Amino acid sequence: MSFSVATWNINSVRLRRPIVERLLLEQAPDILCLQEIKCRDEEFPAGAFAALGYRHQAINGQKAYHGVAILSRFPLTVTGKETFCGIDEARHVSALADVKGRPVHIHNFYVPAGGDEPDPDTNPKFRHKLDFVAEMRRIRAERPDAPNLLLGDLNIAPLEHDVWSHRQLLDVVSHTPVETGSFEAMRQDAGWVDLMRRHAPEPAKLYTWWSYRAQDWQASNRGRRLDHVWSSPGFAERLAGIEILAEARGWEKPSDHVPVIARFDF
DNA sequence: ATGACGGATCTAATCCGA
Repeated sequence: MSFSVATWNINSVRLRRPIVERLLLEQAPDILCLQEIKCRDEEFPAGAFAALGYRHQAINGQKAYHGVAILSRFPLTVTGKETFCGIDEARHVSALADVKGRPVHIHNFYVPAGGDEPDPDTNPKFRHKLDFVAEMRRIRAERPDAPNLLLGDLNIAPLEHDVWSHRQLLDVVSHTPVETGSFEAMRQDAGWVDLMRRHAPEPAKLYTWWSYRAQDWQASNRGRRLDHVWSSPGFAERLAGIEILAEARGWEKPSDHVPVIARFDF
């Protein structure tokens, strides 16, 4: 049996509902994790996605900022809407999916961006980001009842070949050594496997985000891998393929992030 | 190379993203 799951920072789900529908129609992932929906729960276009077969939805929204949601063809039981650093922002939702009788547990995350200045003593947003990542260590990969997945916009490009220029981005928030070191240590301590790199090891360049500010994102190709798909070690063995849908960066009224789609055989 | 962009909001100028 095959099963697919995708993640996409949509940068306003109401504005970009048409391209979410396009992804669902063209790629038909079984489950789609969205970040930055930027709306309250009751403003989420639930009916439009249900009409395409995604009747099961776990939404953790808030007004204007952040917000995450899981769309699923299979039944979902919400298992958590957790807060981190004692700050009440909608940056996490988790659910247990019933995939034809087989349970799969999913964490959907939107990690804080961290502001401009990579100094936790002068920039509270950067301090928040570092604290948030450290606290993610409590989300463990191993789970007694189901294979576990962690997906989302984690806002850190951890490896040298996750950015267009390692040297030029060492002082840029998302790729500073304090972030990348803490991020990889957290991932390994909690037991997660980086599925994108399992499928395409370095030195392959992998990007999931291209700035809106480039005149031609494709020509300059100054991307970063900010979006991630992690699994528990046992489930990593079931990975059949993983794709970065870079073409979506060129769709009408695009997000600055593109979808990542993982497929499993189990 | 921190921007030349693009969201949301008390629709006007401000905050935010990365």
